[in-house]
Amino acid sequence: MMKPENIDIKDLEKEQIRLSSKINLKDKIPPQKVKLVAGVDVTFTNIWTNPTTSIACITVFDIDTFELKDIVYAEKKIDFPYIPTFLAYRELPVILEAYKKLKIKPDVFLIDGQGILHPRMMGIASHFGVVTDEVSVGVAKSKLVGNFKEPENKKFSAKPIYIDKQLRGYAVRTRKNSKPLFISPGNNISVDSAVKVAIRSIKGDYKLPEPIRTAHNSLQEYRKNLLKKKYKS
DNA sequence: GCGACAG
DNA sequence: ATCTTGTCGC
Repeated sequence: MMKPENIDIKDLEKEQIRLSSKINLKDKIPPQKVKLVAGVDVTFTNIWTNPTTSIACITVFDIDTFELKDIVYAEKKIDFPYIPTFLAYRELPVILEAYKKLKIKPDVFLIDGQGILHPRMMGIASHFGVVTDEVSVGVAKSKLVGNFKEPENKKFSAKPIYIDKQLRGYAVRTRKNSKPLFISPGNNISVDSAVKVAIRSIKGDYKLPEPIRTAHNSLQEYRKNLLKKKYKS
């Protein structure tokens, strides 16, 4: 997809660098005290067109009982294409709309994408965390930047990922025979705690943390019903 | 110049 | 990120 001429990448890079100075990599809450964990995911009615309609879902789980405590959705027309390292400019607007609808305040937000495992430390999880000042963690299904050694093929094997000699996150195999997840802090949390919280949010033998898994599944249903409704009218 | 590149 | 069925490895 061509990037429109009216998007000034240099300006967006400057904004990312400015926002990155606000990232806090210290724990705002001890990982053992975390109880309410949110999962954030986004989909689109049509990924091949611009503009398109973005849809966000945020779930909130009690991580001790894996009970769903809250679930909210939001829809928003978006006119920004997917450009690697600028994902937040496409997906954050609709996420913030869903965020406003939450009735309870989660301790941590797990977001589908990178945190500081990003060239300018501003993956979508960090961007969300800085803008809202919430505790956030990036949970990505594939790599954006950084090199890592392949974790052994057993549940919860992990390898550190360094960028510029700095520990930025971990490649974590959350399931045997599954590709690792790329976990990094978004904001207001340390690298180690980010991994601890994400792992503690995994139910049974699923690959993804339950809040994200449920948000993703719920979005599939929501989108299907939305397209059905649009087709009728 | 070439390849890599979250969702 | 969407669409889709069977199939393979625990």
